[in-house]
Amino acid sequence: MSAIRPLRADAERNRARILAAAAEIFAERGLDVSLDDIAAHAGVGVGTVYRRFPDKDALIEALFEEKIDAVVALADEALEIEDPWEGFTTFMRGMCRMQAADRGFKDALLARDRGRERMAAARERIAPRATKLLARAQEAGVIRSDLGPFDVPMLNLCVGLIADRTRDVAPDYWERVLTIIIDGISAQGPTTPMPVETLDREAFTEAMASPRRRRS
Amino acid sequence: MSAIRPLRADAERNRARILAAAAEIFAERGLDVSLDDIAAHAGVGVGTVYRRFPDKDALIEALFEEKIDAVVALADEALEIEDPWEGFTTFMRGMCRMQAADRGFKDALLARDRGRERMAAARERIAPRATKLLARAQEAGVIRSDLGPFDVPMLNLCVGLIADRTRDVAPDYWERVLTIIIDGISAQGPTTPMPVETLDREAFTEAMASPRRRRS
DNA sequence: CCGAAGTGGAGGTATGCTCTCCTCTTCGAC
DNA sequence: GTCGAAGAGGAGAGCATACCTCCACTTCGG
Repeated sequence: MSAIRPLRADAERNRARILAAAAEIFAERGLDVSLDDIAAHAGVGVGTVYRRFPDKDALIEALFEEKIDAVVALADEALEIEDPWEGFTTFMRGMCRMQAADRGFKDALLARDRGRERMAAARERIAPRATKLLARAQEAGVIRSDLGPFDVPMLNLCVGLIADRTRDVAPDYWERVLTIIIDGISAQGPTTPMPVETLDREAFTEAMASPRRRRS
Repeated sequence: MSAIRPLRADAERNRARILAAAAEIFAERGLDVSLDDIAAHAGVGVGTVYRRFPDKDALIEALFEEKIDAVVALADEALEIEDPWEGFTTFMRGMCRMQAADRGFKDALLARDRGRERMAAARERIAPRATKLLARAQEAGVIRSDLGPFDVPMLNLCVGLIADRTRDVAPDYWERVLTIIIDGISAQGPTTPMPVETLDREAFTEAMASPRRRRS
């Protein structure tokens, strides 16, 4: 069944409106908004949304695949910058900017459940590039050598949180926090020795997934 | 009415068990746990909890007043340390440690609604001391001068988030992030100029309160 | 020994979500 | 134009998850 028979013109138009509304609302308010909200914003009924996308996750998937591509592209661009410090900070800054601009994107990277697969796929593409950016900068001696690859996304998380909290009142404020963090990972000044070990892969994965509600 | 007639022995015992259970569960899982959970953990029925505390907020209040006292005490101790750098970092580290050890405490500082009053009262006691700690360190030239008083709790927030996410898999991991942040606010090495202004009081207050769910 | 204090936990009430169902509307091929 | 199929809408079913109440029963202690 179902060769990809083209949609009727009105259906195609509505599909586009749904995607546009979803992109806007997800970006502004994260993935926790209801589909009713999105449908209302798109000017269609919920039924129409569910006719086009089997469930909420499919809608998210349709929107965020290309976001991941953008991250990969960002990493590749950063790798082409010759100066290792510039390369790394460009990547870091770009990641933070994306998360600050799109709260839904940030949520998608952290979600549990089906988001976990999405996340795993994304990480598989991003991690090698990020690791290379970090290693290059560390070999050049511009980033503290005790920083682990899994520390980087944790620092990203920090900036993302601040961006969420200040988005409405000071949309660029996150850049201050990022500035402090970047100065903190630089090897230019003196660095305080790390008091504890970094995360291993398993601990990191667990930490990135949203905390599961514990029963009892 | 109601001179504080002493409770019956069993009632007093249950009250203590409720407080103990609440302290433990709030610390571990934050304020979002249900009173049913706490009652079960205390080995009593929910009805018993509500007989002793008019509502959930009263229970929280009973537990966290003394926590605020502890923060104030921490700040006062830090102010007695002669070295301004030691003083400030002791305070900062202590705050982070408290938040890492007690998720409920962290939530209580951020909650909206009635928590807002609690927060306001807490901040009124803490802010002057924290500001003094920061100013002293900045005058001594050991902390970057472009750091504002409202930046400090934002950085605390970062560490609190990381502590939440890694509590189960690496309970001390937050110390790495704090180390980076402390190095980032130090004036020992070169500092990148801040790209944007800090928050004003109003923006800060709004940012600290949990984001309100927007309607429509 | 018995009245008052205390207890437990099922369930009332509220909220807010995802997704279904079915009637009515609109498109567009012929 | 016609008409069958595709699409649209949105009330509401179903589910989950809280807070808090109510009242028949139990326990304390004077």
